[in-house]
Amino acid sequence: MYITTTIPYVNARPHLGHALEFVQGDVLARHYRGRGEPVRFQTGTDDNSLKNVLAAEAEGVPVRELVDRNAAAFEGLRESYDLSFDAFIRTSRHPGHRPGVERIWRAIDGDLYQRHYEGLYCVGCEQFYGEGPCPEHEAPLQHISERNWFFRLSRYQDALLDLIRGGRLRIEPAARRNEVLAFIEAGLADISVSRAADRAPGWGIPVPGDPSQVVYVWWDALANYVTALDGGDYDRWWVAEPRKIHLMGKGVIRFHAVYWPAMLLAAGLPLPAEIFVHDYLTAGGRKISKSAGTPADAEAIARAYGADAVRWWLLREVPRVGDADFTVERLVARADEDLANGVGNLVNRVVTMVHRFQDGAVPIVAVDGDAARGLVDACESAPGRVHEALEDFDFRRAAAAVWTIVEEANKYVERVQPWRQEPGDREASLATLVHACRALAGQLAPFLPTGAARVAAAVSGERLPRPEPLFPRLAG
RNA sequence: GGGGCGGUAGCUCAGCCGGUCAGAGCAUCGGACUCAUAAUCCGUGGGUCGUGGGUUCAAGUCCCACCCGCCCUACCA
Repeated sequence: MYITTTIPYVNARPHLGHALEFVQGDVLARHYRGRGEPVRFQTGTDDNSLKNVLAAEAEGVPVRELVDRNAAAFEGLRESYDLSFDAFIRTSRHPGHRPGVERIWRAIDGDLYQRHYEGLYCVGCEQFYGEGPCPEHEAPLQHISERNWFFRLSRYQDALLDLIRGGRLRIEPAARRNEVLAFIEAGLADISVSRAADRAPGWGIPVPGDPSQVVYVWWDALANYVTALDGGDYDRWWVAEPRKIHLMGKGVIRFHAVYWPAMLLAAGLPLPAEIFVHDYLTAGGRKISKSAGTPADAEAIARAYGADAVRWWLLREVPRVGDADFTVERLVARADEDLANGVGNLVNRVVTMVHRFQDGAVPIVAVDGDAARGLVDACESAPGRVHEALEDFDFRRAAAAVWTIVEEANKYVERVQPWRQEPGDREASLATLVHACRALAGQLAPFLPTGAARVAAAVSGERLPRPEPLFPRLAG
């Protein structure tokens, strides 16, 4: 399974919205690895965007410097969010990227032609609009008149429709799929795939054979999914691998579900198999905007509340469809409720009882009496339910499935009340509970890598370590 | 302008092809328990399921119109 996130442009530091996509990809990667499936999880940065040039100018620093600094911040999320990506590609640094882009450009040569173009352009979006101001950046548009290279996107309309309708290219959620189909059915016009080089001196990838132009940044950035694969990796992950999954935000579906497949079709390359589109995060009811500063700095939030808490919020609280509003209050409430009072407290009470009644020795007898039915069922069915939910890219449902183990375990404790049981029965109850905690640790692993490891450590071995709080409360 | 998605208890939301679908969690209130991170467990609260029509024996659940929020897309006067 080849899982990719989009590669954000690096005109600013990463915000929580980026973290959402990375964490979703990470959960998928860890989940499938856990099932023994070969996985390549890849992310990176789009260094070649004109927006990076503008940001550098605004800040008065060299583009290289700004790009390197911000790209490092993105890569740093690996630590602060416990991400397990196998590759981090930077379009301006990866040796294979530029040659790869040039190769693809030449491969689609037959579908390229030059044309004079005039229109209103938003540098922020790197896109033309009918009139201003730009809806995304609320900035005035520039009148651009230049000669560009165009791609015969119009030729691929039917092929794209077949691809998506036939399910060879799966787009989730279905609403997004319909959106894409509607867009294509409305008719595809050829698109400009190059920009005048002098607008970004020295930045971007020159068009092969035409140094006056640089490759349109989207053409450049999309190629990363393929150019990041060096040597045998290309055959392994792009040719032989059936499950190639692109994760992205709703704002860039068109590029991934229309331009990118068409580009590959033209170049005669294999196509991606699945596209999952997430919606946006808002912060305190307001749009998170890089250009307006970083009101939701990803790293700062993780540092303040911990990767486990933030990951859990992103996975447990963000719906599959619809924007979600992030507030510190919600983060803290969810973490305390589920992690501290739920998982942490459960493990703590179980381990404490093992110490109090068994002197720390893990009982080996586990009897599945009727009282344990609900708990045993939860443990046994969790893997299947998690898998099913993740196949649907429904992270919230997957997290909820894991949660049922905690819920059932607590109910079980109340039902049997180990502290009142005869030693023999109690031993069986505690064995069942320790077993449940181990199952919980296993199921939690893709969601909370370090937290799950702490749970596992707390309930592993024949003699359990002294109990200590695994997930301290965040609120007072 | 075209297309799409939402509008369900105070809050966040589940409700697939119509008939125990009027629900869950949190919050509130009451109770239980003491193994545990002032935790946990049990019970409780009555919301015209955006508005108005329609189809049907039966509609949050289908159809039409409208209102509100949002998204994608396009701008012909």
